[in-house]
Amino acid sequence: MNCKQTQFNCPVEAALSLISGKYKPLILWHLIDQSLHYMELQRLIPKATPKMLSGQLHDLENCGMVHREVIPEKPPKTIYSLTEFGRSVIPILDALCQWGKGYLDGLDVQSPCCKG
Amino acid sequence: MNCKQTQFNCPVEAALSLISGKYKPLILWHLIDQSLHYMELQRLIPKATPKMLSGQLHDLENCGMVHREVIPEKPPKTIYSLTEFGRSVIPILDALCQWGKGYLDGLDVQSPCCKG
DNA sequence: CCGTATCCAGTGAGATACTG
DNA sequence: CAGTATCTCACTGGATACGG
Repeated sequence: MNCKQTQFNCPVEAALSLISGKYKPLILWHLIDQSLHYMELQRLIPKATPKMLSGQLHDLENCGMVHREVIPEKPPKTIYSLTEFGRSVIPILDALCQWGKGYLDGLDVQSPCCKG
Repeated sequence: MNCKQTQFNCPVEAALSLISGKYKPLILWHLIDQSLHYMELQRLIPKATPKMLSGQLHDLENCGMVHREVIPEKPPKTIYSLTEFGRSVIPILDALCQWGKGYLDGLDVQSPCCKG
């Protein structure tokens, strides 16, 4: 995926391209109130394969939404956290969550997860 | 596309599934302050092929965001307009637009369109 | 522990032509 | 005018196995 330089018709499309991706909303959600290691994310999002998880994390890092810090020790550690820019999207995710819940309720589908 | 019954991990994903689609944000945007005929939409979004445009419109109709009214006369007319539910997403589109603009500005890319 | 490499299936979307 | 049909290709994402 390229977060940069696809041609968009509208800033909305640019915004959607940054947060659209199979596990991106979930990753961002989990990082809201804590930094996490790769394995912790993997455990929190078991359906994501390692390839998918690392791919989505790289996308988010390239877009400047997630910070990746490698701690060189044994065993190696990598810490993922939200950047300021990443934090700035939280209110929008929250709005999308509320709106999505309303939609699912209307379909009589009970809404999954979303901590809190 | 199916707006219903894909399994989502989070209401955010459900919400994104409703507005993600090549021309959906643009269609919604154009319908904010006016009802439009098919041809008018086609003229406003020239890059969309007829297949794509009618497909996206059907998706939006199935999700309950767009109302389609056929007026049987010669020549036939079809009027597309936003439903109440469709209107309820406007504030979110607006937030996405502002956030996307901020992102594009940071890349020194001038933001396209978005009327007003 | 933290990923990458390879292969493969399903879907999204463009080009083009045609219909009630 | 308002679409549908077909054909094609690129991209997303899953399964599995391997590497620093």
